Amino acid sequence: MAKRRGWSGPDRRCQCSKRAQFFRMRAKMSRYAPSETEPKWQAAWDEAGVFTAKRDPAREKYYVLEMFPYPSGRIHMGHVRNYTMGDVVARYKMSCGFSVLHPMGWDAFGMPAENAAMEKGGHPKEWTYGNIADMKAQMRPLGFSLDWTREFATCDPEYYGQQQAMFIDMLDAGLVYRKNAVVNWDPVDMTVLANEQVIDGRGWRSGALVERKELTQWFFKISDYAGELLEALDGLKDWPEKVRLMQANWIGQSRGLQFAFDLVGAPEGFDTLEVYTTRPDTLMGASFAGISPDHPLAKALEAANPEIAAFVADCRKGGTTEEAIETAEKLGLDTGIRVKHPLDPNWELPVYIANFILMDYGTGAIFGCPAHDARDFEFATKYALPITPVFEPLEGDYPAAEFVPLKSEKVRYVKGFAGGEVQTGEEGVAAAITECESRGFGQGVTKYRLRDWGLSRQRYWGCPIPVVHCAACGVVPERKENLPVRLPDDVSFDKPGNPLDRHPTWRDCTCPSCGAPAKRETDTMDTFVDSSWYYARFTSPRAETPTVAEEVDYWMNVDQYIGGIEHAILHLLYSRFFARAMAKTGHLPPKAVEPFNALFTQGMVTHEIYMTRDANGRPVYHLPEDIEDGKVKATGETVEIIPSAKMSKSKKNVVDPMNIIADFGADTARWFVMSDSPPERDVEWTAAGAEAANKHLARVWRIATEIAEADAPANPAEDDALIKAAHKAIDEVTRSIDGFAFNKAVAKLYELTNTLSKSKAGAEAKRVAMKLMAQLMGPMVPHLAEDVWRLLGGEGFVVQAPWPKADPALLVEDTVMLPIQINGKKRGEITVPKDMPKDEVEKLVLADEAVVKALAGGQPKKLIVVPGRIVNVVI
RNA sequence: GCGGGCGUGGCGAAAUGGUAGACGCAAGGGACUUAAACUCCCUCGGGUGCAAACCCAUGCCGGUUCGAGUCCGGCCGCCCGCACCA
Repeated sequence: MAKRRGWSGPDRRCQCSKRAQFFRMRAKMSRYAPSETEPKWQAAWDEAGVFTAKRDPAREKYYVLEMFPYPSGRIHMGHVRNYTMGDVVARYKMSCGFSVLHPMGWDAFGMPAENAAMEKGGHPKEWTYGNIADMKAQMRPLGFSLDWTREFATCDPEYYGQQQAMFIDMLDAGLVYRKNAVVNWDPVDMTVLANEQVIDGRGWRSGALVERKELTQWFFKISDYAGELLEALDGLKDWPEKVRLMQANWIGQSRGLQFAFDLVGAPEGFDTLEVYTTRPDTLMGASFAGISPDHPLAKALEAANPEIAAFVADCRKGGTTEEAIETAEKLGLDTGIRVKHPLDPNWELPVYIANFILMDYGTGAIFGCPAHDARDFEFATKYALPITPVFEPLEGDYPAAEFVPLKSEKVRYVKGFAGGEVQTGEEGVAAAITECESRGFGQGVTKYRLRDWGLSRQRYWGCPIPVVHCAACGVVPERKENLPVRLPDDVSFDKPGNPLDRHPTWRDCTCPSCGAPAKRETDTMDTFVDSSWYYARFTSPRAETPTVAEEVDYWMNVDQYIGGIEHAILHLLYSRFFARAMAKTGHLPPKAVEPFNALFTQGMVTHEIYMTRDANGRPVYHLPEDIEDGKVKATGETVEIIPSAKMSKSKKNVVDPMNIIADFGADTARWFVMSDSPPERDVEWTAAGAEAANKHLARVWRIATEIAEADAPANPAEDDALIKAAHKAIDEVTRSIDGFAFNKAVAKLYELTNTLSKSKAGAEAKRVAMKLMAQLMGPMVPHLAEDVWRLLGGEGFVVQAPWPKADPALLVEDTVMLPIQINGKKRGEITVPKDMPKDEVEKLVLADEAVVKALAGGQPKKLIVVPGRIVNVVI
C-alpha cells in the first residue's frame, strides 16, 4: 500500500497522477457511508443486547424516559429531537457506568383512531396497531438506545386490564367517586364533544350550537391532594421553575372567608346563600351577590320562572372551556331575590345570576365589589349597580375605573371594618377574617382552584371503566378475576355517539355482587389515566399485577423525564396525583410519590411555510421538498415565505425524518437537532443546516481515516497542546451534557474538530485525541462514533467504554488576559500570571498606556480588580 | 379573559452581574481544478475616519450598579396552557 508521503511528492506528479490519486484515495479512505454502517451497528448493538435493561443491585440505576408518542403513523422531527435528547442522556449515563433503563411505548387510546374509523372506515384497533408498526419501523433506523423488549401500547388488554384493577383498588380506597358534571353537548348529533371539536361554539360536524349539559361521571379525588401537590413542588428541585409555577397557579391555593348571606324572598328551602370571597376586606363595598347559572338556587328558580329559565338556558350556550366562559360577554339577570348584608341587617343587595361565575370554584356564589375587581366593575357598570370604594391609594389619584392594587401594597381604607386604616391588602384580609369570625359569621377557609379529575369519556377507544350497574345493588365494581373488561371488536362507526352504548350484547353481564342480570358501564377512561402510570409499568411490563415491588423499588423514580412544555400542567400533575394514589393502594413505594426526579421540557421543531394562492385567492401550501430557489419546482410559481412555525400537516411545513435519513443518515438528523438551538427553545429545521451537519460528519470521518493512516513522529509541544485541547473538550462537553446544553456540547466538538484538523501533532497524540472525540460525540452520533472508535483500534463498543475523565492539571492556564475598562468601557488589556496579587495588577494597570492617557496625570476615583476576570478604572 | 414563557448580527446562537456576538449557517474574496463539485485559507453587527481611533448596538422606555443581554419596574410583539387534543 502506498505511503501517504508519496502523494504530494513532485516525482509522483506524472500525467496520470490524478487518476492514480483518485484510486489510491478510494482504497485508503473509505468515504462516509452512513447508509452502510448505521444498520450494521444497530444490528451489532441488538445482537449484543447492549440496551436491554437489567436489574443489577450491584450497580446504580438510571431511568431516562421521553414522553411516549401517540401513534399517528408518522414520526416527525419533534419526535427525533425529543428521543435524541433522551438518547444522549441514556448513552452518556451508560458510559458513566449506570444500569440504564430507557424504554419506549405507545399512548395508543384516543380520539384520532375513532375519527379515522369514521372517515375512512376500518377499525380503531387495526388503525392503531398498523400505525405503531409503521412508526416503530421509522424509529429503529435512528439508532436509539431503547430497550424494545419492554415495549407496550396502552390499548393492549394486558395494560388496560391492570389499569382497571388499579381503578377498582382506588375505588375501594375512596379515591374515586361519581357526581354530575357538564359536557359539551351537540343537540343535532346527540353526542358529547371534546373541547377541540367545538369550533366557535358549534359542533365540528353538525355545525349546531353546542350546549352545556350535565351527566353523571366518574371523578378522581385529586382535590384531596391539592395542598400536598402544591407543597411538594418545592421538593422538585430539578424541574423547570416555570413548570412548578404553572402548577402552583393551577392548583391555586387561596385564603378567604366563607359565610352565609340571609336570603330574602327566595324559594322554600333556600334560607341562606353560602359565598366564598378572597377579599372579605371589601365587604363594605359590596353592591350585589351573584350565583352561577348551575347553582342549586338558580335551578330552583329556573323551574318556576320562564324568564329565568330562558336566561339560564342562554348562559348554557357555548362550550365548557374556561377560555370560552371567561372571554364571553358578561351577562347577568336580577332574580328579584335579596340578601342581607352581614354587617348591616338593613342593607340589602340584589342577587344576580351571572354567566361568569363557575359552579366548580368556591361555593358557586359570590358577592361583587366593583370598586376593586375588574370583572365586577364591568358588570356593575353594565347593570347600573353602585360602585363604592373601600380603600384608596396612599399617593396619587383614585383611578377612573376599578382600583386593584397588589395585595402586598399598602392602601388607605376608607370603608374598612377591621384592622388599621393604612395597611396592605393581605393585612386587611386577615383582619377581616378575624373580625368576621369573632362577630360569629363566616370562617376563614383555604380553598383551591384545582377541580377533581373527571375521567369518564363517552367514547369507544379507551379503557373501559370496570363497573357494573345493577338494579338491586347499584354501582358495583367488576370482580378482579373477570379483568380485563375487554373492548368488543364488533363495533361500527357509521353514526355518531359511543358504539359501546348501541352494541347488542356487550353491556349485558351479571352483577358481581348478587348475580342478577346487570349492565356494564359504557364510559371509558380519559387517556390521561393511561399516561399517568406507564412510567411505572415499564419497570415490569409483562407482570400479572400492575407493578412488581422489587422492580419498582429498584427502577423508580424516573431520573430524567423529557417532553414538551404543553404537558406542563395536566399530564404532569395527573401523574403526580396518580403516583400518590398508586402508593396509597400499594402499587408504588412511598419514595415514588413524586415519580419524576428531573424534568426537561424541550422546544418545538419549526420550519418556514411556503404558500401560493389559487384562482380564488385562497392559500395553497407546499412541502419544503417541492420548493427550489423560492419557486415551486413543478410550476415555477414564486412562493410567499411565511416565518417559521410549528410543523403541521395542514401548513405542509413538515420535513419527514425518513427523507433525511435516506439522504444523509440518522447521525446527520441527530446531529442537526442537537446543534444550534438550546434544547428548551424551538429549533428551525433548514435544508442548509442539515447539509452542513452532514458535511461536518463526513469531515470528521475523513480526518479520522487520515489519522488512522498517519505516521508522523511525536512532536512534544504540538502533542501537549492537542491533548490539552482534548481534555478541555472532555470537561466542557461533559458539563454541557450534564446541564442539558447539547448545543454547547456540539459547538465544543466543532472546536475540537477544527483543532484536530489543524494540529501538527504526532500520529499517536492525534489517535488519542480522535478516540476521545469518538467517545465525546458518541451520545449524539453513535454510529459514526463506533466507526471511528473501531477504526482507531478501540476495544468493544464505544457506548460501553467508560466515559473519559478530564485531567484537572491539563485544564488550568498559567496566565490570564485581563480586559481593562475605563468607566465600564474596554480600553485595553494586560496578560498576567494567573495568581498575580491584586496590588501588582493595580500597578500594571496604572502603568498601562490607555489608562495613563485617560488619567492625564490625575488619580482614578476607584480601581476595581476582579481577580482573573476584569479591571475597571473609574475616573 | 386568566396563568406561564420568550425577544441578541442577514439567520440559528454564545456570554458565574465583568471583553457582546464563541460555534455553526448564509454571503463575499482567494487557493486547488481545463471547468465545476469536493476540500482548504481569509473577511464578515452598523456607522464616522486615510489611519490611529472613536461612536452606536442585545424588542421599547425608565431604574439599581464601578460595570446590565443578564437584576428591578412599566410597555410592545410572539409562543404555550386553560381541565373532553395528545
